[in-house]
Amino acid sequence: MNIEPELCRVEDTLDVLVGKWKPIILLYLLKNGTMRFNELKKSIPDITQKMLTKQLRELEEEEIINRVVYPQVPPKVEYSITEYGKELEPILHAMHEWSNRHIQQKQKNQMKK
Amino acid sequence: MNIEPELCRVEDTLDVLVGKWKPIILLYLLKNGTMRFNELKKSIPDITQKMLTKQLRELEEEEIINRVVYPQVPPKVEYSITEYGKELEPILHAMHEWSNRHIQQKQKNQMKK
DNA sequence: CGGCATCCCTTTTGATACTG
DNA sequence: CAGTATCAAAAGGGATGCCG
Repeated sequence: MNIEPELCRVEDTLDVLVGKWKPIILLYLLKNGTMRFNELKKSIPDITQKMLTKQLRELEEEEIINRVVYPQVPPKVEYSITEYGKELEPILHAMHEWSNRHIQQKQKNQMKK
Repeated sequence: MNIEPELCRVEDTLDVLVGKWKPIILLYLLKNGTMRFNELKKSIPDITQKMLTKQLRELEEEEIINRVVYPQVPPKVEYSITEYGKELEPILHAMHEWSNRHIQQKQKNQMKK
């Protein structure tokens, strides 16, 4: 079965996943369940605070993740994946596997040259 | 089973798929088989010539599509998906379906408000 | 601790004109 | 027909400082 290109929603999913850091954020949350802001920050050393905040807000907006603020000092904010966001997991998996094949394929073709 | 976030290759697949026009180009080629440059251009009215050229070059570089030039006047260039690129189809499908659920989910949540 | 605001630079994309 | 080339606009992303 084909997707009619005119009716394609692939781009909408890409919009959700794209943002340079979103997949890795989601993978961490899928793996660890609930994580605090700084846990994520430490897990992804190269991300800036600004970017982490921004990506989390966008994921929250799309209802892929939950954001829970504990009104205390010092502040505590926990992030977790929504039930609905978990449905992205097979897609992330498929992309991961495809990419592993992709790497091998490219290496083969390198050797031909 | 989890993907270890540190070893994640999802981003590499996204690199291949992302480019604002790549999914729709791939869907057209999956649907129609072989297409000429101008066929693609007409099918995707909003894309500029420059962008179409660029995206096609990038897909070719990743060996997702074939580019065949017929040395004649006027020129004729045909594009098609490689066997290997076809393996992306299930992923495109899964994203399409997820996105349809995504839309419905958001509409539900709109009504609550 | 978990942000937001500001400034600045780089990359991406678009419009337009030209060519083998 | 299938592109390049050039210029301009917009988006993306990093560094730093301040705040409740």
